[in-house]
Amino acid sequence: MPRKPRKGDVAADEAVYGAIRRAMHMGRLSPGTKLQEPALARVLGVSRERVRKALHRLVHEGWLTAIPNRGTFVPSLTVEEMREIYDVRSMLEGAIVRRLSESHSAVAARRLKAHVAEEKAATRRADRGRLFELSGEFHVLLAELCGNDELTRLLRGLLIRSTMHFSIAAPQQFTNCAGPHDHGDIAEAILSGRADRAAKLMLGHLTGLVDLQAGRPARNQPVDLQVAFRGIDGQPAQSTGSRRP
Amino acid sequence: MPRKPRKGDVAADEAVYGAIRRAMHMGRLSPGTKLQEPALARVLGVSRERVRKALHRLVHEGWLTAIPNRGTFVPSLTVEEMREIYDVRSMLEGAIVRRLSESHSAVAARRLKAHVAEEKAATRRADRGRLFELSGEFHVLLAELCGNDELTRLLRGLLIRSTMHFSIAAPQQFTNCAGPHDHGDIAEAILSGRADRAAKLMLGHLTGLVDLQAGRPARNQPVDLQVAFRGIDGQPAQSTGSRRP
DNA sequence: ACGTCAAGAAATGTGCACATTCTGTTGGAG
DNA sequence: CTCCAACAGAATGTGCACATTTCTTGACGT
Repeated sequence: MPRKPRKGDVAADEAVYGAIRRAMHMGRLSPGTKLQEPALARVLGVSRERVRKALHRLVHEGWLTAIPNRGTFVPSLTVEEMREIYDVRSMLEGAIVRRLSESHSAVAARRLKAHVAEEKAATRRADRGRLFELSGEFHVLLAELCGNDELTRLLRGLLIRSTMHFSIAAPQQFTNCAGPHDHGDIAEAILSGRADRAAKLMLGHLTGLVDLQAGRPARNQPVDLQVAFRGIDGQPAQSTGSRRP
Repeated sequence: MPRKPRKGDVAADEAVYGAIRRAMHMGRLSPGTKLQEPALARVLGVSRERVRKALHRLVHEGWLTAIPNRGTFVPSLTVEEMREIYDVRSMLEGAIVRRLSESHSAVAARRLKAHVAEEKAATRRADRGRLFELSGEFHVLLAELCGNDELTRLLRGLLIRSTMHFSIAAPQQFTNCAGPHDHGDIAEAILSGRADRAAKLMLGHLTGLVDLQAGRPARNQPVDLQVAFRGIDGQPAQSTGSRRP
């Protein structure tokens, strides 16, 4: 028996939420898959109400779509929706790199350099998993360096949805961003204070990502939940910000 | 034959959700107010589980803050958080007006002109309630004219949080935006294709709104839920006489 | 043979009762 | 008189059982 849900365990909610999120992130769930509550509860070893709550949360966050009295399904993202997400990202991240180019602290410069160095190291090691994470965190890092929590939270949500399309459409390909060269060039432009160049590079970077995925249609194939969640267990995911009044 | 209204109506969820949201929008709920589930259920005339679901949704959307085993509370927005929200809006809306200035359809131009005209009409009629709505919708309209649903949805969320601060801090003052002149000027700049001027006007407009609210601290005063939700109901309230022990 | 309808089964939605936790109060000791 | 601690009351969190709806399977009629 792996583990029994104990009293007042708030981590259990996060575990279920994270398990589903991770399964989607790993491309185990094809678009159109119906996530049945009893089956999930049996596979994950928790009560149905807990699965229910996690499903509702995921639906509200946009990861899943719910049809009343029918169930919750893995959405099939269209290319158009993906283009819109990247379009919004272009607006935000264009403004972000401009602002950072115009003014940034010494700490910000150091963190940016460190991140690029880490990406290069991961590239040399051919550690695609780590590179996948770092590539996404690069964009979040830029938002963080602006010192705006709201901005960071918003961009993280957009990034998640971007990677969701990656995961659903092309789970095998682990290249989150086109290449670390882009990130290095963008960072260099920021650090040297060339705002226009940084913004232009960022826009090109994002449009490149769109083109990379554009011709990659998602295929709908039935999925067995038993195997989809094999090896995915209760590792608690990152907790979303719950602020005190 | 039209299906008769069953009790398992999904509209009930929306009613509870909308009632709380409306109460906040009308400034009935002071920051720090605890929203007790049994009290809300009794006032709104629904079951506690329904209130619970609505509260969870509102917490996740950022309207309320929840503390485990303690309850859900109306957040007290700091000036800093408000600045951050308006900062993100500046990034997005600056890009929006630039894009619209560079290219927009004839239909877009017509809708924009019609909206400005309607705002002016509301100003002449001194219809502050209608003007409050129109002022917010102006910013959403600009996002819609870009033809990006994701952008519209995101900006609408930011706008809601902006007006939430307005409602909480200064419920009496019904001036959502500084004045219709700003909107008219921005629209004119967009329609004449002057991107830099439009962006500059929008940035000034938003910073003006921040300064308007900056010196307006929110006051924490206890609130009776019974009177806070008076007249706010999803379904028409039944006679106040019948009540169970 | 095909379309239609009906009955059974399974899944979703909802209310209820109970366990756990927190808060406000009261009593007693220092 | 003040502070600490135990207790009572209420509120939150959770599992369970039932009602409602939908999907599936099978049979019947045209």
